[in-house]
Amino acid sequence: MADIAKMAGVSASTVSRALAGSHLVEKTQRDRIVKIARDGGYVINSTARNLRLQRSETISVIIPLGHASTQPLSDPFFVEMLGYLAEEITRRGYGMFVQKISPPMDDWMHRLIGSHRSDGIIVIGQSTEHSVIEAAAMSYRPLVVWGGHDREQSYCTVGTDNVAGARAGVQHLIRLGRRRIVFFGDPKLPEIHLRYEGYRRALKDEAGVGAAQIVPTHLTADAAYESMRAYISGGKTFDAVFAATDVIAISAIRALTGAGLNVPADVAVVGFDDIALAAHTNPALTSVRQDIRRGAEIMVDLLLRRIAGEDTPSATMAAELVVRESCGAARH
Amino acid sequence: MADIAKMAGVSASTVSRALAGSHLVEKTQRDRIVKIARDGGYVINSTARNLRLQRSETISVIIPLGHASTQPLSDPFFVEMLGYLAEEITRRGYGMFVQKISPPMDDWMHRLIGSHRSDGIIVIGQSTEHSVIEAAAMSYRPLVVWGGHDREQSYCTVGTDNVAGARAGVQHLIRLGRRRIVFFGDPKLPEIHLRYEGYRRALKDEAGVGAAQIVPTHLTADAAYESMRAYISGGKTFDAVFAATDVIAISAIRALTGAGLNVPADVAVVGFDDIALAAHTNPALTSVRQDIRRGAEIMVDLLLRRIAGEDTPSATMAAELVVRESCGAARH
DNA sequence: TTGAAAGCGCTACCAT
DNA sequence: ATGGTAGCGCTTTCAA
Repeated sequence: MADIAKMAGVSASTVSRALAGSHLVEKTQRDRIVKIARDGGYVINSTARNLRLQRSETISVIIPLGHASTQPLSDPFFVEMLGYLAEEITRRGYGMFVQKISPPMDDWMHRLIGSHRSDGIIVIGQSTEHSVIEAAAMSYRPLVVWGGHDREQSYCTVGTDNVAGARAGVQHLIRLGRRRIVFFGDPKLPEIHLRYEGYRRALKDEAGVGAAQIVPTHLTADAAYESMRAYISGGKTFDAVFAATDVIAISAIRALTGAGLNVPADVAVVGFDDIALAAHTNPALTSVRQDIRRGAEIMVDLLLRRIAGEDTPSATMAAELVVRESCGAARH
Repeated sequence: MADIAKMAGVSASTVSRALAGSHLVEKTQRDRIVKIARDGGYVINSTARNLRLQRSETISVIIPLGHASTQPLSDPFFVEMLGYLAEEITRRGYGMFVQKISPPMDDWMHRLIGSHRSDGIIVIGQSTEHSVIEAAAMSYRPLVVWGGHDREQSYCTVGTDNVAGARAGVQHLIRLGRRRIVFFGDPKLPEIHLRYEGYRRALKDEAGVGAAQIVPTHLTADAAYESMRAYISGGKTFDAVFAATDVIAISAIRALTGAGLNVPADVAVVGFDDIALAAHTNPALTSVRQDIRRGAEIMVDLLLRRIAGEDTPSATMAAELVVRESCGAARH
């Protein structure tokens, strides 16, 4: 900047003002300086600028993997979310700083905040970190979390109505004539827990449906595949699966097909998330849709408002059941 | 830091040294200061540190989407790569700064470099930006690009041997008895161009195989699906598809199945990438595997060496054909 | 309308 | 082994 000042025959102060478009600098003068800077290939040093301004124009996106630490960002859901966040954060003029957290390690939030690397934090999924997040939120305002909402928690979440979504999915199976519906998923994670709750309610709503059956399984494709294989070998009778995520659903279908069962004729399957690939599997997957793009937009919007000092409430989006082939047609 | 200095009764210089683990500070003294800092919840301000040190401990990961600007990071390949990069960059103690670039816009590289936000740049896929990258690489060293390699280009690339990989995939189809093999993909992108080249060579190697047929299609699932539908409607006869990416392959299978054709009985399909979902589709997809995790590791390693001043050559990894169900068994 | 000067929080030089 | 001081590149008072 000192160079540009010299070239333009003015002080650094004036260059700074001109580049910032300040009206304190006369228009012709301003344009002249901007042109010199551009021609000289000058780009403002954001580190220095940020130090002076006490901000970073960067948003941290944190992915806690307490539930699957060895598996690197495997879930297409996370990764789709990451893509939409990159999109929206860039659009709003910020940079995105991505970091994966593999607990146990309880000071990650404190270190991240203290480092001043970012102006705000988005956490994708509570994983096993609910209490760490809760503690941080007491004193750190610019924080938005994707995940399940619960009245106990005081931090700002954005997410889908998991209970209603799961309930709608299971109700659909029941209406199609399915009676023994198994839930696949790990209820230790807050969101999955809520989906399980929706599943239970749907079963309770209807008479003549078998009792709730849960198969706890991790969220990775391999783990879900093995869970389903083991379940089939167990010899239990069932005619439908409600999977806590699409990754689980897709793996379950593969295991079912591999065992000689037909989907949906023998076993109907419904997933959750409606990831991009759900429409492209064979049979195409019926799934409870979460609007990830919208979720990303809302999170970024809320976070920027929090950065600006506003105190925003949590947001819950409606879930929508997308019916495809994997749940079959009605039968009686 | 001034606070910590006061609390410890030493100067800021000494605190700085103690926190850096300098042996200029006596061990007991050092430990004492570190403890005070930790107890006081002190975290070093990375912006100030970086300004002083003239570095950022951050790596920029750029995703140019010149070929599909409206589609936000749709390709599972990109997104898997992003995950592995996040993993590896974090492991090496750096932060990852992600930015999506939607050309046309030819100064993105210059602005990114000039802003000093990162110590080095990884570009995932050349997209349509080959010349921009080439130009930047002349003066900016810490730059590594995922993509196709070509003797014309002087920048450092990491990628798979696309020609050999595609060739192996097509040879496999031919050996299984397929004779009319269609290539689906957009050869404008450097990597896809090389895969097409491998396809052509495989056809040339063997007698009695139909001429090369290419259907240019974008890399998105929807575009590929439509391309295949249109191709089927065109009434051409063919018994195999070599898809430039798994996304194209999976969409093609869906379109084929939807048109009443059996995969692999009527049409065999081979993809490229071996994304996580390839093993989980139905039928499971035969694909030319790129070791994305390894690629991410190599890119980060090369980039860090370049940041350290070393001049590293490009790296090409071997491709491996992973045979599953979608290509069928031998027939004569 | 412009410039001089201070200072963001840190590290490293040069003293002692 | 430790402290004082300068300075990284910028923005913003304050004074003119």
